[in-house]
Amino acid sequence: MQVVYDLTLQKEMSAMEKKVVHKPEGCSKHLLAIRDTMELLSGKWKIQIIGTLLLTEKVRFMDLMRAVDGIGAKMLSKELQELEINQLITRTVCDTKPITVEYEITEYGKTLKSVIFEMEAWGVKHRERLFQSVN
Amino acid sequence: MQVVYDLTLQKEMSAMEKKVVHKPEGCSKHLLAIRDTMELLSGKWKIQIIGTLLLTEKVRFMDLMRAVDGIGAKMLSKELQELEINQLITRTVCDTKPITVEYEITEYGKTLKSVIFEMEAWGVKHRERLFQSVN
DNA sequence: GCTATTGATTTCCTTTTGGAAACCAGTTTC
DNA sequence: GAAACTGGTTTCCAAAAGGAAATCAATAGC
Repeated sequence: MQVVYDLTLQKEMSAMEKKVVHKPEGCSKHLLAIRDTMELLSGKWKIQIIGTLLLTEKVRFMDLMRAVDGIGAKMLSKELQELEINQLITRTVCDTKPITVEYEITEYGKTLKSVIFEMEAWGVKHRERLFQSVN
Repeated sequence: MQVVYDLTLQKEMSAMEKKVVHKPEGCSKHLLAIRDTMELLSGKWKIQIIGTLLLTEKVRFMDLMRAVDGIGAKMLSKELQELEINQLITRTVCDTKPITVEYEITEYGKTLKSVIFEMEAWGVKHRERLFQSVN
């Protein structure tokens, strides 16, 4: 039971601890990298799209719509553009009538596997844990 | 150069490929686990809070406010509640005057390190890659 | 008595995200 | 010519996320 009566002292202690709580400069660089990855994968659809593309070689727009349950054309189109900008997928217009467009994951895109796998492994354990603590 | 003129045929081909594009039942379980992890870490602040807590043993509310740059009381309070519910942190009210509250990461919370590390490693490489492709 | 500290909660507002439906262009089938 | 398929874009709207400021309760300092 530790009691602090002196506000001035407490203020100083807090100030001292701030050096420990810290926010070193290198930290923001790490945070930036993490933020990059999070932003790339965040949103309702990106991981599902990447997942589908990881499991299938080439997928057309309409087939992606059918595979990714519930997504609309607007979202799919927007998300695919973002993934392409980030060089995770390629977009190829095929000379068919009517035209078809094939989306394919890049070798680089496949490097996301490790991140997604880590998230999946943790998620599985987390689910188990929460179920246990309820029962 | 592959040209498809027959819409009926194309429809059937697309239907056949759907089996390949697939969405097997086991898939949704994986997606669920990934989604759990994503939701836990998503939002503007959670990773920063966890990061701070990973680097410092016990941190008080106000010190967290100062450490996590730009966060407001409402957000901090809300995020901490969520992290506590998920057993990633503990909350201890100290018998000081005025009262102070200490937040601490749990052993379980530390298991998130591997996920966050994977995301950071990928983010760093991604940043390098995008810079290269610009220059 | 006024102000400051602690750790919040509440209210009100803006921004971001996401979705449904309409539309478009080119082409083919009927 | 009407309808359907391709891959989109645009518009309009609802829901979610996030932020600034006010408030609160308890206590201490001046």
